[in-house]
Amino acid sequence: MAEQLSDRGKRILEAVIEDYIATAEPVGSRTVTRSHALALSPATVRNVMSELEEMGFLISPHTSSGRIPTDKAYRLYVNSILEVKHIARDNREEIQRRCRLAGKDLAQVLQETSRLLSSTSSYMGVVMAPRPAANVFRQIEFVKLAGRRILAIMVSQNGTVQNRLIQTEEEIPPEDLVRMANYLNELLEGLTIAQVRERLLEEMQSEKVRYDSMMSRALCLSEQTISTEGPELFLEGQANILDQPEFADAAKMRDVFRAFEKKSTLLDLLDRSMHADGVQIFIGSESHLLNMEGMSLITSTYMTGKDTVGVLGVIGPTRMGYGRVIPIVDYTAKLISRLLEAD
Amino acid sequence: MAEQLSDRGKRILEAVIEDYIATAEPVGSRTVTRSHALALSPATVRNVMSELEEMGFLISPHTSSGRIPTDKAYRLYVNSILEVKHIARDNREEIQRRCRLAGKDLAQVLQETSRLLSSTSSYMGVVMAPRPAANVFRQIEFVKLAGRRILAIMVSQNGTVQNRLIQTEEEIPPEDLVRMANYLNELLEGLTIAQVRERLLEEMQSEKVRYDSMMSRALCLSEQTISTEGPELFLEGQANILDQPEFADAAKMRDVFRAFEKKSTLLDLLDRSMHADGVQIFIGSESHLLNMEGMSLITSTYMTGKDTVGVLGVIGPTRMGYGRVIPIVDYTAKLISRLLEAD
DNA sequence: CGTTAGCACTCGGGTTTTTTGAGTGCTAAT
DNA sequence: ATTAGCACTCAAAAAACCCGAGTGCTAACG
Repeated sequence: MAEQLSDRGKRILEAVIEDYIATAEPVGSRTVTRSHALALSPATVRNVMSELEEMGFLISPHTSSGRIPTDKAYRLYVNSILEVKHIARDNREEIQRRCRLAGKDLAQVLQETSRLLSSTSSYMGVVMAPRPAANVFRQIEFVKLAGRRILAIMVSQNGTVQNRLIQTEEEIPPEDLVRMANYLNELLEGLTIAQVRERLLEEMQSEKVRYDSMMSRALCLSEQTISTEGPELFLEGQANILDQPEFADAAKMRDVFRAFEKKSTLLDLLDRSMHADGVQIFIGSESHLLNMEGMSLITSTYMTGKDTVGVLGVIGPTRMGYGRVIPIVDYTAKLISRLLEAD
Repeated sequence: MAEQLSDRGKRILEAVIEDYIATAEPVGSRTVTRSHALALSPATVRNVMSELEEMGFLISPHTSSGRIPTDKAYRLYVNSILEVKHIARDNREEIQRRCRLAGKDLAQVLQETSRLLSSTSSYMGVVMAPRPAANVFRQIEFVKLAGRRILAIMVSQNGTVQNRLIQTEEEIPPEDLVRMANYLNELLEGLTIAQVRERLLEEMQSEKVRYDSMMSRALCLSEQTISTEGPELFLEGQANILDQPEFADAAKMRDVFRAFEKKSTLLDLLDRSMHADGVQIFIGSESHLLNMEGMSLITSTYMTGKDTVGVLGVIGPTRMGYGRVIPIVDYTAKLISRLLEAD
């Protein structure tokens, strides 16, 4: 019962998994013997598969049909059976080619990266942008537009730009805007956005500001500028998973799309995977954060310079070509890191 | 044969359309007599419906079943039968509520608007952002980041911000960046982006610049900043249409998603509808631009001040609650216009 | 003992057949 | 002009049926 997994068991499990990945059909003993050149008869394979089922690696959808791998099987597979291939040459080339045409702003780059992940993997690409709160303040600027509207622009060290349209009560002369910006730039230099927020609050309390209407107005404006929102998420290629046979059923399709519509749960998951460097793999409902039965997530962190700032990855069916996708995610993360690296 | 559509015919057609909109099922003569209090027997209705079929307003999927409206019928319906209701109170309230929490940047506002359209209509929301080329240049700015990277930020009159990360060959001292920005701001003041591009080219040819390396570098940088891309498109709530029974079939679903994946055709269509003010309605394959069999598009233009700058709308099945959706689109467009209005 | 051939059995999925009922067109009566 | 009546149609749902891949088990075999 609590038997150890034999070497032969492993090989057969591998065969089942790979067949299932390829066909999305429950795989039977005969198929295994045919496709993978094991010198074994179907009967023997049946016995082994039966054991594997007892151990919880396989289940059969119903009595008389082949078996399909469980999440536990996939876990074992990616951990100790699968050897990760080197990235396929044409994948590598495409990634390089598409990364080259950068020169856009950060958001565009990340979105493009997400598309890239999606199209090279043929699943869904996902990129979590650097979380604003960790950015380091670089500069703030106010641009006067028509009427009483001004545009506040805040730039971070890493090139992120946040901007806000602000409708002011009364008109503010341009000189004042400049002075306000100078004041704030000095005040906030080198702080992270999180710290900026604190500092603003402190400053608003302080005596000397209390009675300087311009300063207090400046603080007020800048506070409005700072985003309180979580990091952005770029999710591309949703249509790709429509081709997966497991979602052929319309109801399942709907569920999947609904699930990804509110991105918060996914964000949680990605956020969590930021704390461990390198490639990580979430299989099926292991991470019961998302109701991802039948879905897996492969992520890798990316960085600017030395700091891990974000996560990117691929979401696909549990039945996914891990050997092919893992290197893609890995490589893309490294390339993005290189791209963002200050040199 | 080329009979005129009688008044009674109209009423019955209306009944059929409205029933079909409500149920998505072919509607038969009996249903019509029951749901809409016409003092007519099924047999009479049958006769009329038969005429309507001859005139091309109805077709029956097969001999022995109810009839469904053709695109021609919908066209007639929206043109001369339907009286557009006033916007539903709760819709209006939701729209107002959600527009209030603005203060984001333009892109965010528009995206939120698209979501809003989607959720109030329960179809898909679409918003085409102002086309960059028509914007009026306001200000350019260079922010030096770590290393040789600089961030170029261009602001338009209407509050649009474009920014680019630029990797320079050699380090540029901050003073130079400021001078470059000043030079450009003077040079480009008040021009549209399209004009800006021309001006930049002219200027690059001009004698006095040719030998001033700083100026030419400035021109070079600013050229990189200007987006050559078309206007952005915000398409939200795709999952909504999954609930529509006509897309219950997985293959159709896929087609729809595929169709919307490349947004260019949709952009064309929206662009076209920008040239006519007010609410416009595209039914089914009338606009054979998009392969929108079974889909309709309701748009309205929105403006900043006096200039029409963009289009927003709702995409749904042809079988859509026009009476309900048209006011939503209309009202939203007006509200956005008000929001963007310089006052 | 591990492996394999043989065999009875299961059961989901595809195919065909049947049934059902909403809906039609036509005709005759009002 | 309208309507009741009626025979007819036909898609969709239900039922009946078949098929075969796959299983578990047992017994034979090296």
